[in-house]
Amino acid sequence: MEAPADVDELLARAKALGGRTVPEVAGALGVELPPDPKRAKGFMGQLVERALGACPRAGDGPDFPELGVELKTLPIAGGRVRESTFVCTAEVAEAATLSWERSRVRRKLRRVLFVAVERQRPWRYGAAWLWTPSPEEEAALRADWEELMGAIGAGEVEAIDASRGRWLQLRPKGATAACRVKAYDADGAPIWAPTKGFYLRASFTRGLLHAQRLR
Amino acid sequence: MEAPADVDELLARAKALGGRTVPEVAGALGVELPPDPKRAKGFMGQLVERALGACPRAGDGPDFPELGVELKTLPIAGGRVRESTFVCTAEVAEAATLSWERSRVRRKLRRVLFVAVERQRPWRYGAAWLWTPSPEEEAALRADWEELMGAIGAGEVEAIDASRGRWLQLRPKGATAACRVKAYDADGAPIWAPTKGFYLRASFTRGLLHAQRLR
DNA sequence: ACGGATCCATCATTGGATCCAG
DNA sequence: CTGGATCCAATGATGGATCCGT
Repeated sequence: MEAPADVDELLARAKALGGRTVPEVAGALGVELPPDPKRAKGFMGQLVERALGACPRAGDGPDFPELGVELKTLPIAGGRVRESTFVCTAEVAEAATLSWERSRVRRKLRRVLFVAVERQRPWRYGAAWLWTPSPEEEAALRADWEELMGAIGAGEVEAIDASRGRWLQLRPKGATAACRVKAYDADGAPIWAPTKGFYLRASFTRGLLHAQRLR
Repeated sequence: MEAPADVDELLARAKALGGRTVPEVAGALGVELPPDPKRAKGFMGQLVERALGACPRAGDGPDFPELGVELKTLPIAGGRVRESTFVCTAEVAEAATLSWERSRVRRKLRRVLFVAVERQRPWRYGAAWLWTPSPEEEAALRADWEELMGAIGAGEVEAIDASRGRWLQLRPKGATAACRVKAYDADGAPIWAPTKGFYLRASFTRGLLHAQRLR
C-alpha cells in the first residue's frame, strides 16, 4: 500500500475500514494473525499502519510524514474507550531544559488520526476521525506536560506516579519495571531513572469519541 | 566459563590456548563453526571472549571489567599481522569538545590482551600477551587522536581519509557506506556524517608483536 | 477502574572484525 | 597493500499498545 496523497485520501481510507473485521483486513494484506493475541499487544496498531499506507520507517517522525499525521488506535468495548493511549516515551534526561514547543508530546499530538477498534470478537474497525487539539485542549495538555516534566527536572522522577496530570499521565514504559534510562537529579548529577511514557487518559479520549459522534 | 580472578589467571588462560586449533576450541565450548567463515567476520573475537571468560555483556566497558583489560585478536599469516585492529567507533558528535583523557580510544587501549591467531588452516591460536602503552606510545596515539578528532570537530569529517594518522587511522564503520551519524559542522550546525571507527594500523601491531617475541 | 507491569517488532548503535578491488 | 566497504551478533531505545492485580 502506497502512502495516501493527501489528508482526504487518508481519512477516506480509514473510514472505509469501518465495519470490516480484523481477520478480514489482515487476510487481505497477507498478514498472519498472531498465535497468542494477548501477547501481541501492538498488533492492531501495526496492522492499521499497513492498511493505511503509513511510512514503514517512521522512527521518530509521524506515521505520515508528508501529511504531518500521527495514527492511533482506540480500543472500544460497550461503546466506551477501554484503555489509555500511549503517546511517546518521556525525554527524561532533558526534562530540565526542554520546552513544550519542542517536546515529543506536542509533535505527536499536533494532528492525530484516531481509528476505533471494537474489541468484541471478531474485532472490527469502527469510526475514524482526525483530531487537532483546540487551543483549550492544547493549553491543558501543556499544563500537564509542564507539571510532569518539571517534576522530573526537579529530580522527583522516582516519586511521580500515574495519578498526576489531568489528561496526560506518566507511566512506566519498557520491557520490565527494571528498565532504566540516564537522567539527572536536581543537582545535575547523573542518575538512572525508571523509563517513563506519556499516556492520554481514557477519560480524555472518551471525550474525543463523544464529540466525534455528535458531529 | 567464569571470569578470571586476576590478570595472571587471564594471561595463563590465554597462553594455554596457544597451539590449539579453532575448531577444537569451539568444539570444547559447544560452539558451532559458522557455515560461511568469510561472512562471520567477528567469530574469532567472540570465540576467544567465551574461551577466556570475558563479560558477555561488556557493552561500552572493557571485556574484563574487574581487571580493566580489553581483548583483541590479531590475525597472523606468514608470521606477520595481516589486518589493522578495530579499536572503537569515533564519537563524531562530540569531536569538538571531547578530551583524550575521556576518549573511548584511550579507555580501550589502557590495557589490552592481544591473542594472535594463525590464519592458515586449520586456524590456530598463537602468542598471547598483555600490552599497556608506554608513555611514548601513548603520546603518539594521543597526537593521532587529537589530529583526527580535531579535523572532525573542524567540520572536515567528509574529507578525512584513512591515510591520515601515524598509528591510528579513521575508516568507515557500519553495515554500509551509507551509514550516517549525527554530527556538527564547523559552525555548530547539525549534519549527518559518515560513521567512522578508529583502527590501529597493522604497522603498529606488527611492532608490538615483534617486541613481544624479543622478550 | 486504573496504576503499574509487561509484551512484541524494528531500527540504530556498538562491538567483534575481515573482505576485496585497484 | 591498504583504503574503503562490508558482514554478523547483541543490546538498547522507541513505537505499537494491552494485560492484570487490587
